[in-house]
Amino acid sequence: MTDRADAGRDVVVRRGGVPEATVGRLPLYHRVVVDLADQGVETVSSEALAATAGVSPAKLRKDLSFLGSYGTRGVGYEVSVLIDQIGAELGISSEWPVVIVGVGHLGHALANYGGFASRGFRLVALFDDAPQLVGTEVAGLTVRPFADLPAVARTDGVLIGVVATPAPAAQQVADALVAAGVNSILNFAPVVLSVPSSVDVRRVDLASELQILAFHQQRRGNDLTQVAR
Amino acid sequence: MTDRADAGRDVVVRRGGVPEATVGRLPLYHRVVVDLADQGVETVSSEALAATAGVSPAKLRKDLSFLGSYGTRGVGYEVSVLIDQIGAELGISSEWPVVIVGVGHLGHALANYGGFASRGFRLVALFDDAPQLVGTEVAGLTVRPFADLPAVARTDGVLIGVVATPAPAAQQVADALVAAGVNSILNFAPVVLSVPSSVDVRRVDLASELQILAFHQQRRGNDLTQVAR
DNA sequence: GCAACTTTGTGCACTCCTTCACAAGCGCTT
DNA sequence: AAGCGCTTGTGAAGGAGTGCACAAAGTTGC
Ligand SMILES: NC(=O)c1ccc[n+]([C@@H]2O[C@H](COP(=O)([O-])OP(=O)(O)OC[C@H]3O[C@@H](n4cnc5c(N)ncnc54)[C@H](O)[C@@H]3O)[C@@H](O)[C@H]2O)c1
Ligand SMILES: NC(=O)c1ccc[n+]([C@@H]2O[C@H](COP(=O)([O-])OP(=O)(O)OC[C@H]3O[C@@H](n4cnc5c(N)ncnc54)[C@H](O)[C@@H]3O)[C@@H](O)[C@H]2O)c1
Repeated sequence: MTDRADAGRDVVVRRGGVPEATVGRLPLYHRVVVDLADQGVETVSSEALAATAGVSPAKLRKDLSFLGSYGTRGVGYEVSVLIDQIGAELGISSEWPVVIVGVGHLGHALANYGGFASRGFRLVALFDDAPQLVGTEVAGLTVRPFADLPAVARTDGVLIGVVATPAPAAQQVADALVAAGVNSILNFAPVVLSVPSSVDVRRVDLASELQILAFHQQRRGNDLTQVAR
Repeated sequence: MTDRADAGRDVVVRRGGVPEATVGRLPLYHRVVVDLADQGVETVSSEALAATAGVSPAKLRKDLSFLGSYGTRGVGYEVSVLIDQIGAELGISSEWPVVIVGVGHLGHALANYGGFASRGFRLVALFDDAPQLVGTEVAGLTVRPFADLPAVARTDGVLIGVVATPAPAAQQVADALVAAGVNSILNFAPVVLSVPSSVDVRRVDLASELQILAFHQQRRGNDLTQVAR
């Protein structure tokens, strides 16, 4: 009767609008299906896939449904299709040029990590300020002075940068990255970077991760009564 | 095949219970207030503290209220009190013994990272299987064969372990850690570890972080074309 | 000692995420 | 060709987390 009153203002159809929580799991799903493909698996059910990825089947199905996923009822998902769909959503089809600033212990490890190349990223330059490092070769790349950043960023169209410098230098490095056109930053320094709202920063704080583990560990220890099921 | 990873049904007991989202921010708050103390700041308002930590003032106040933290209305929070309260909640008062398994690129970086010691963690041993690594000294510790794990874990009461081995070895390393009494694991290998429900695993996946950045980057790029609403 | 001012602590509403449950759809078998 | 068993896709319910607004509570100034 009153169907006119609240009629469709409810647009906001999320065309390409994948929930943030889902986005956070897509890389995991992608890796799992790639592994399955390597093992020769061609089809997989949401239940099996969810178990491998460590999530619930319902969550997995809902996540995939946001991609407009094409599973087959009664059968499951075709692994190759999932790889393509998730890969396209994550932009793995293209190759993102990436730079690392700070080639210390962590920067070395990152530069030598092979896992990036296989997931759609190409390391185009390493930057450091230490004179004894500049000019040396790390992971097949010559370490360049940080002042070269703008030129490299422009030439290669770098949009993603990794900050692996000590905390005191991180902010000014971030400023320079932003000035050079980088608007996605992965920050390993334990500081909160202040950047324009158009720039996306993700922080990886290893000490925090350990502290969260310690918190749960402590609570478990204090809780003398074990949580019996 | 037959073992089903039974998802944790344990209901989060709210007795002294801090919400998980809050727990995830406590390490950040702790670092910020320690920095403030180093700068000689003695009191701080929720607004200033929130700005420094990059969260909203309301969220910060609610988070702190879960610790039963006592701020002073009209004034703010006493920095030294916050350090103690958050530190106690996170278990920083005690010193958690930690071991690292896998002393490759990443393991080296972690072992040399000074940030752990200052946050309540003590690195007690490094393990690796490579004969050329065992016996060498890294970050002031001698790398030991992985077989020594049970003895060390028992002697030092190790409850937290870090997995920094290649993916194929991670599961068996995790199994050994669990067998040795470790029930908190920080996993850097890009695999989902299967462990008993009593064991807490946190995964740090650097490639995933980059992919999430790439996703947003890509969507931003695509949005330039349309969405003129 | 009182009033004005400042900032906390929190109830409430809202949004986002997860879980549940089941109808719809597909292939296989008979 | 039709039924049967299996699995997806998704509304709806439930729960967790966030933002808002304001009363309560303390401090400062006069
Ligand atoms: N090593 C780890 O496992 C680890 C763990 C967690 C966090 N972190 C953080 O990651 C960051 C790097 O850690 P690390 O162990 O590699 O430190 P590091 O000291 O070994 O390396 C830092 C590098 O950054 C370079 N650098 C300094 N200022 C610079 C500037 N303005 N421009 C360019 N380069 C500059 C230095 O020359 C050095 O090579 C630190 O902020 C640290 O807190 C490291
Ligand atoms: N390097 C990075 O920046 C980076 C980034 C993201 C993820 N990762 C992941 O972290 C892990 C380690 O990376 P890495 O670059 O240090 O690799 P790496 O090959 O340099 O080091 C791995 C080390 O583990 C040791 N090891 C192998 N099997 C073992 C076993 N069964 N017991 C004990 N030790 C064993 C090896 O001897 C080697 O020293 C990998 O899973 C990698 O995918 C690394």
